[in-house]
Amino acid sequence: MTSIDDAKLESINVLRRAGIEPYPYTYSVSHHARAIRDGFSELEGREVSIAGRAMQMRQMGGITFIDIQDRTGRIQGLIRNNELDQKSLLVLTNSSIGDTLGIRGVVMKSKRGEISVGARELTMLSKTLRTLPNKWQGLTDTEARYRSRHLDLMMNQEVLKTFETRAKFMTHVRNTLDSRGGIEVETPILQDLYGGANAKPFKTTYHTLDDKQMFLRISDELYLKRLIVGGAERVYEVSKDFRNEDADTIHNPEFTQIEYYEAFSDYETFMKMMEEMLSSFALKTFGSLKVEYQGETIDFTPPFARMYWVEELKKITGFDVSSISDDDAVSINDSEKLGLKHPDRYHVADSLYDKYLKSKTFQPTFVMDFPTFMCPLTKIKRGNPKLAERFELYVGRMEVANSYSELTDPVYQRKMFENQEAERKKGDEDAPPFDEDFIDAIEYGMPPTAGIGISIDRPAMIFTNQTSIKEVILFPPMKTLPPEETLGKN
RNA sequence: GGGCCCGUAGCUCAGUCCGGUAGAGCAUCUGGCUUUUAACCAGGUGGUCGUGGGUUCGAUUCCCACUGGGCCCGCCA
Repeated sequence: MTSIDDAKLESINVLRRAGIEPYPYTYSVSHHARAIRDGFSELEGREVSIAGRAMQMRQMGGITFIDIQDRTGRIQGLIRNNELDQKSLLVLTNSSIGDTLGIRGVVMKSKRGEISVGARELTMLSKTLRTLPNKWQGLTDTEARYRSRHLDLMMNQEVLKTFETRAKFMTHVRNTLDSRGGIEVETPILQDLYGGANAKPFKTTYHTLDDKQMFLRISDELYLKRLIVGGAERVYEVSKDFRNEDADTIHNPEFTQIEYYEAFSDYETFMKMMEEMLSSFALKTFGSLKVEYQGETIDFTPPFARMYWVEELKKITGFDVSSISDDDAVSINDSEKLGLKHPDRYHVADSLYDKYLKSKTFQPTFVMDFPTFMCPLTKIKRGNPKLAERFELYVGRMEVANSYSELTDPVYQRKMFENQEAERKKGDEDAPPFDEDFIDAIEYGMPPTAGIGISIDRPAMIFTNQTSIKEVILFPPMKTLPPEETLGKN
């Protein structure tokens, strides 16, 4: 039943009896695999030490070939028994695929031309007790990969690359904001009141404050704006947000976005910023402004398209969603067969966009200007009071950023919160509660400000050519397995 | 919430249609082999067939329920 191998346990005993610790403290690594491959001409004949996991072994009697994998790739160790000391020989006879080994030796080529490290010394760095997945199919079962990410990483090295690219994107966004003078801050994840978005929160309690009801944040917007009121001028936060909703290929209940607020700017500023940020990342990472995604090409060459979606929708459907009432919404829900549970104007407008326009946003597209009733935190559009100055940036038909000219009028803001509160009482569970503290803050006066939330997960999908958000989240949430089946763990 | 597909050895899979209590490769163990790279050759170990129930003389196989996963649709930013 157990997949722990008795023979491997016995190897540990054999090594310890000979005074060799199978779980030592350190090892001095001089080169990674890729460095030896890339620098072979200079390194040939020189002594190096490498360390990594033994992924394959080919034993031929007096000679053994071991493929050592470190985070840069694999390199072959070439081990001749008659060139090893006693300790190394004992390590060799007690090693198996999956062990972490250190090899000190000379850079050389084998007779077949494979760049190798000709071993002088072999060191056990960590004896595995488990059996690795087989060497040619590897680990492919999606569930097993997500539940055992350690195995996934060792068997599928491109997974590490995916997360490296994700990290590079995050760094790139940070660099962009730092270069604009943004201060990186941290605001509460555990909040008394949630807001800044429409979503169901996770509820929790804080024991030492009389079991106070608290919420995991759905957004950090209202906190960052308090900092703008305070005079910070430019602030951003890498924000893990939590929304108590179903997961699918582009939604995860916890997700990462970077929110940035910039005083004295409006949403036009951020359209330029996003064009520059995404195009420079594509260029830096792929050497091109054109990125392959799922067999199609996304062109990040600025300027990005602008879709004035309310107008577009009017052309297609005849409805001006910026002027409809909730009663209109009910009849549109029927005539357009939207099938909404709560067919108010907010959800109907949103749903019409999804139905008719979302498919046209494969190339980077700013979806411009939303009806005011969809934007409780946004200034009205200059020249059209039915609209708000807000854009959502779509790439690959996914929303990757959401930005607006922030509402700074405290009296109007209070009215918008009151409207939301009314929606809430009508049964819209996603409408956030009234936040008197926030109103109090902006009553002191908030400068003109542009705000933006930049998704990390979805751009990571695009830049790593993935179709599921779970592929860019190291440990996606999974249901708990019944006690008996723990996927290879018993 | 609806539809489709899937769960058999550590991993990747066959077997299920047409019921007779399981098979391959890799890994692992034993032996052989001093330039292999999916090394090779010979032999061995390893499975309450996702869980529970039903039908049956007999169920991995048929039926029902449950459970976990994937994809699509719906809902949700």
